[in-house]
Amino acid sequence: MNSELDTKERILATARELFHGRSYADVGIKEICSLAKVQKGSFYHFFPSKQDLAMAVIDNMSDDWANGFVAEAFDEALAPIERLDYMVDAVYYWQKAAKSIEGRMPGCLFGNLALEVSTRDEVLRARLNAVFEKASSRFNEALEQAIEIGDIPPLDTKATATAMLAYLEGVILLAKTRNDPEVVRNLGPAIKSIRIEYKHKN
Amino acid sequence: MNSELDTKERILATARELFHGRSYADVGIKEICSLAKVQKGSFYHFFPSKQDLAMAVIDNMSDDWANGFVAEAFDEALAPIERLDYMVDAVYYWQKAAKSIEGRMPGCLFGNLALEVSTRDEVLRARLNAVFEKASSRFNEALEQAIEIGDIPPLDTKATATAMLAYLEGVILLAKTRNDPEVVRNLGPAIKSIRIEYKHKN
DNA sequence: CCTTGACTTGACCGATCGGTCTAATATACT
DNA sequence: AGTATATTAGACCGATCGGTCAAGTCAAGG
Repeated sequence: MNSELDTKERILATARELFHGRSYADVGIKEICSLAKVQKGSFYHFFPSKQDLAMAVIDNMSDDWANGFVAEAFDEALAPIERLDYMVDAVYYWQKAAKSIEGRMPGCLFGNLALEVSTRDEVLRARLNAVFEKASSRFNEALEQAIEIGDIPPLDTKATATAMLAYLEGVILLAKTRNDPEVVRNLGPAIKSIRIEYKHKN
Repeated sequence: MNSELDTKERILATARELFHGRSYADVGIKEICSLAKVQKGSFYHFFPSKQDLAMAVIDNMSDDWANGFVAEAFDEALAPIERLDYMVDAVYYWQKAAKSIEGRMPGCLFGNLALEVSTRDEVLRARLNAVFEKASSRFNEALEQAIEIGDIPPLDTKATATAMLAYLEGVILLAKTRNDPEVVRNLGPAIKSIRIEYKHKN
């Protein structure tokens, strides 16, 4: 009864962990199954293909993310600008914790997957793009509010929000490549310095 | 005689193209060989392993890059700040051209590889990290000069340089995920707004 | 002319890939 | 109880993976 959920969710959790810690291509169905203690047949009962699994993993992580520390970071109780710092902090502590467990900085699951699969798999690419757009909109809200209360001068909130997300992803990329979460802490706060003005003409 | 160079270089060029356009894991030796019109045995005569090939591809691309438009962008003849815009422009036109040929935005080979392999392959990770550090130092020089001539107020050039590189990589990541080079053009110029001040205390 | 060593050829290797299939089993409804 | 359905088990599939290897081709040097 709930064994269905158990099995499916065990597959999902295992796949998420492995995809995040290594990569999509590098993790096989077999490995996922054996770690999740599930047989191949059961796997393909719940997920028609590896691509479907990836999709589910993206959605699952995206939900957890949105309801987890992103919800905390972008809590309306916090001053808009503080939310940016909170977000950076959250990324830092998360990556640091992950590294201390696994030995390596896993980076951002979405960023990792995006660069790995988006030239090959339109469906996954579109999904990942949607995740980024959703994330960007959180930054956008914060920026709009910051302007409203006069914390920062007006600017192109949409573009700046996307730029901030890009910066965060870039910082994580570099940190992962250096395998050093401190990069996030050192560079992260500069996210607040990014500004894109409204275009006058055009 | 020069057939050796021919063969090796043909392998290198083909591998570079395929790795860039797709991914490391997704491209097999067999495919590289058949596109490069080389036999498996010849391949392994020149490259002991796929990892060695990846290494060579990274070095090769890094050289071309450093001597190509990066050299142009960071030309001392240009005003330091203009170099940043030049760099962004170069990335934009490159990605746009690549997309119009292949249909998809390949992104940055180094960024792609970094996220794909750096949790799995220490050697490649270190090499990619070195490439990033070299790139970062070009930004650093430009910033130092910009400060020297009074174009911008003093700041932590090392940190800011790394942050700018991170931003550029992040912008490319997002653009690739959206499969739209225009993202580079829209967000890219904001690289100039990034600032990291010197730490007063520790 | 003969040897040497770089280079090429392509068959071959075991392992693993994503995915299929049939049969068994557990569960739920009538 | 009987039947339908959901789930599991695990053998099996062809294809492909990175890599090996023995046999040869070929040009340069003695």
